[in-house]
Amino acid sequence: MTSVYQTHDHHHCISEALQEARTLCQRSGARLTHLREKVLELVWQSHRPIGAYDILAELAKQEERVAQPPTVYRALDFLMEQGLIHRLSSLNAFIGCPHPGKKHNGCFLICQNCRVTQEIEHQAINQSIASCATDQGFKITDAAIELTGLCSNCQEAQE
Amino acid sequence: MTSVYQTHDHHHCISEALQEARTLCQRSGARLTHLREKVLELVWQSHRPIGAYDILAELAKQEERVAQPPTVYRALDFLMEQGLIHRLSSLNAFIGCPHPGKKHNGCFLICQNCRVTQEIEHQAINQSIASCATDQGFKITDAAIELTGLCSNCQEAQE
DNA sequence: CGCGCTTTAGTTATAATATAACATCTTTGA
DNA sequence: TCAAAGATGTTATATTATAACTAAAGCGCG
Ligand SMILES: [Zn+2]
Ligand SMILES: [Zn+2]
Ligand SMILES: [Zn+2]
Ligand SMILES: [Zn+2]
Repeated sequence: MTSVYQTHDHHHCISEALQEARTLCQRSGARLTHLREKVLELVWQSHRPIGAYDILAELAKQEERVAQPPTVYRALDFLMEQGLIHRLSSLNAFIGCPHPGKKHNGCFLICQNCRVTQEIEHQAINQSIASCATDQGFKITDAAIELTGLCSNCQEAQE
Repeated sequence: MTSVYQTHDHHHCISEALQEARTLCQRSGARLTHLREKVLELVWQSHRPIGAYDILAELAKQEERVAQPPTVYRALDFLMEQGLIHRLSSLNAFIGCPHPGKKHNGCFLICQNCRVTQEIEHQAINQSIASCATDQGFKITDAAIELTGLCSNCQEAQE
């Protein structure tokens, strides 16, 4: 089995993500400013989660003005509010959402070797979690499901 | 519906957790030193996750010597290795494991109002996650499932 | 346009969480 | 009793995140 992201045109991922972000923001009246779009682009520079300070470092390379942490965190907060990116709390890092625009609880498969991270929508997981919450009389507002391990690629490589 | 932890003898929880820790460590040859046991006791002071620096502050109150961060983090690392506590990455905090001694992927229900956190073993969740991983050819080594929301108690209180 | 209001970004400082590196003490077992 | 391993102490610093205030940009309205 090979990874979904082993061979693909990643420029396509980026441009699609940016285009969809523009569309969604226009629709909702949110202002996708230059800075915010730039940060989104940097988050999408790979399928690996990226830390706020890594984004800051990239911004320093690519932009005129040298940004400070609050600038980056505010852009990230905006992008999270718009559902364009997710924060992975087990890594203190951020990753682009491949299907923004609809509410969802992603389940993340994080490879500890290559760090490539895949967001999955899995019905059975969502259902079992919902029923677990119901059993306990618990009302979920946010679900963080972060699975760390080895992706299929990296398993093969280790054989 | 009322919370599991609404009315109970919490001294019993603490002493049971400490006793079980002693037994498990003796069995495995791990050294549950005074410091480590003290930190475990502090983690168990409630059913709410506690941060490393809160533990540090408690230690400062209760012990002769004033400990430094590495001291606390090392004790926490030990307790995690022994499976006696879990770290909740969405809170940067730690909580005692109610059923240590056997490998398990806990699922945590974290109340955002009262902060009481319950660890659940849920077969359907474990199964759906295992099948999700299988589908993707992903080999899980660690699963963090942290569900934030309102416990039954706090829902009642808000009505 | 020109003025005020709101939103966004810049700036400075600091909080909160976590670890590196090395020194010292304690336990253990030969 | 002594050497090795393990645990803790100590100092410094890395990493992640936010508070608080200032300045600039965008927007609506007369
Ligand atoms: Zn791609
Ligand atoms: Zn998503
Ligand atoms: Zn209790
Ligand atoms: Zn547990």
